[in-house]
Amino acid sequence: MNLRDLKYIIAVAETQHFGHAAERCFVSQPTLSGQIKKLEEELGITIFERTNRSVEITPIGEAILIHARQIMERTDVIKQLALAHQDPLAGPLHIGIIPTLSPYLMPLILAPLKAHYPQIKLVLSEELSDTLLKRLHHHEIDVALLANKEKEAGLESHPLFNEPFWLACLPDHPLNHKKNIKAKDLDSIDLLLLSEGHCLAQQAMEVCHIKERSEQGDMADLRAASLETLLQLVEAGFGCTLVPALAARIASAKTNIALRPLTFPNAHRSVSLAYRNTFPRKPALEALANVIRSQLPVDVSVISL
Amino acid sequence: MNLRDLKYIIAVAETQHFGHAAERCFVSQPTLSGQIKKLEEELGITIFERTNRSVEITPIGEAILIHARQIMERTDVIKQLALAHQDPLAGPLHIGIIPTLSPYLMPLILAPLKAHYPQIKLVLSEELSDTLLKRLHHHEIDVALLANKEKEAGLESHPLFNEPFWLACLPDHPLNHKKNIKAKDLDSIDLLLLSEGHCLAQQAMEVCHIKERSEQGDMADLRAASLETLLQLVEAGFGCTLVPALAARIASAKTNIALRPLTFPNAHRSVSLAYRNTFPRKPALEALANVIRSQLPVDVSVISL
DNA sequence: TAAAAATACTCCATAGGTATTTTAT
DNA sequence: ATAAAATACCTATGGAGTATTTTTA
Repeated sequence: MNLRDLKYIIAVAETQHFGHAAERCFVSQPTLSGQIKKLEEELGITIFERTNRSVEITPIGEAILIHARQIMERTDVIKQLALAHQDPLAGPLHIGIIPTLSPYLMPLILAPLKAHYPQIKLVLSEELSDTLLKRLHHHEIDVALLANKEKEAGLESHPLFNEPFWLACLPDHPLNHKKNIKAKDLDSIDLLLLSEGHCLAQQAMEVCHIKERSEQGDMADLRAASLETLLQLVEAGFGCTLVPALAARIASAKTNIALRPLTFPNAHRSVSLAYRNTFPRKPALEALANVIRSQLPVDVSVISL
Repeated sequence: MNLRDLKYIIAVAETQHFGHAAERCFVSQPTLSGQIKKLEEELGITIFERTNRSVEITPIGEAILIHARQIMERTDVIKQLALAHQDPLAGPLHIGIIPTLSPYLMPLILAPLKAHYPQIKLVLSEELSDTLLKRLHHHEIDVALLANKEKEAGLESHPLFNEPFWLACLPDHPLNHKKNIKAKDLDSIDLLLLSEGHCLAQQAMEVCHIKERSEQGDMADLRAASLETLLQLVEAGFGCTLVPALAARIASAKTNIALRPLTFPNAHRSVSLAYRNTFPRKPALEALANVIRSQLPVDVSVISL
């Protein structure tokens, strides 16, 4: 049996004429006759009772026809589904994004993305880098927005921009009065960190040349679960911290703490899109990347490829 | 697209492994890979996202898979239907039978038919010969039990038996006292007939050498709609009539009229099975014919082929 | 006699095979 | 290094064609 055969019997049933059915199927009459005969032999039944003046479907043929029609309808559904998904922007794009980026980047890009690609549907997840990478591998998300991630087996990544760090401290902190904050100034300051798992914690330690915070004892247990909490701790006088530029833009307006840009080399993290190298809808990622690049504020440097 | 292709994608989706899927489908891995690739190209989408360590179905692939499974289920249904109907006795046999035969023949054969072929289902129609022939041509019935029918275009017929006629008259009728009723004795008797359309009416006229009853006037309008009515008319003294043997057997026990067998040549009608020569379930007709022949009483002569 | 299905045959597209390569872990 | 999918290339089945025959109304 065969989809072609089913198309043939439907055509014969509807035209009651092998020649006309063959025409409708764009094949010759002997071809169609031969296939139907073969199908009847394969099934061991007679589907059409025919003379050279009449073609009539048998009761068992009628029963089969019902299913044949259903089958052909479903093949059409498959073709329609496929057609609708030939556009890589069709179907929801599952995006994972780290918590230190999501609340500050997503508001910038959602509206322009909608404007440029009205048909795109997003499903967002906000999770730690490791979780996002696992979910990428498990096909639970299609793309992850991560910071400072090395290339990983099975994944490709696409650099988006460098996001400078800003120092967040109390307004009366000595560093707030320095004209130019240098790399050395940050060595062994009282740095407050996000909790384990946030890549920003590791990145801040690296910029401040701190090796293993947990081994130092006392402060090791004071870790904030979010950037918002971290800034509250700074405001309460527990120490300083580093804040990525996109978050700093928002925080500067909402808090009473001083925020100073760090301009020396390596005082930034690089944000990239990561995705499985087998992911079939790369044009959708390209679209996403372009919108992100176009919406960045001036103090965040786009990485050109 | 192709039923084979759908089988392949179902196998890959279930095994998550091209090699195992190929094995399950009894083809080589390159064959299966090639077909799936072709299908993906034809549909313009990616069904499986694959590395050499993992195979994962895409969301659109998942959507297609649902329909593919439904399609494969329906092809199984078609095969099952066909298998169940490979027995020619499967499915109802639609039998048409003339009214002068039905009430007397059917009781003889129904039980034995059920005994020999328990699976057979019958659908009976009792109608005049012309109607039965039309319904045969229209595929509304599969076989007709008729009397004295010539071969007709598109139909085959299968002689079953010769059914002698009996003379039905009042007990005091002169012919009831004759030892041997001869052909000539029936010339111009007061013959009562069934209504127009009953083949028995024509047959009786022929046996009695009556050409065109309707031209004779007076008696022409007195026609009975059934054999039962006809016998009532005889009993009421309106005339004689000819009764076929199977009916005579029953009538002789139920009425007060004399019934005398006619033994001279041509004093019988021949009953046959008629069916479209394209009818595909001839073995079922053979079975029916055999049961009928085996159940006939001794005074009805089976026609051997 | 004419119309239609069946048959006979030839051809070629493609599903399928084996051997090998590529790729990613 | 290994496992698995992809590629290359060959083979052969079977679907499609044309020409013709058979059938039957």
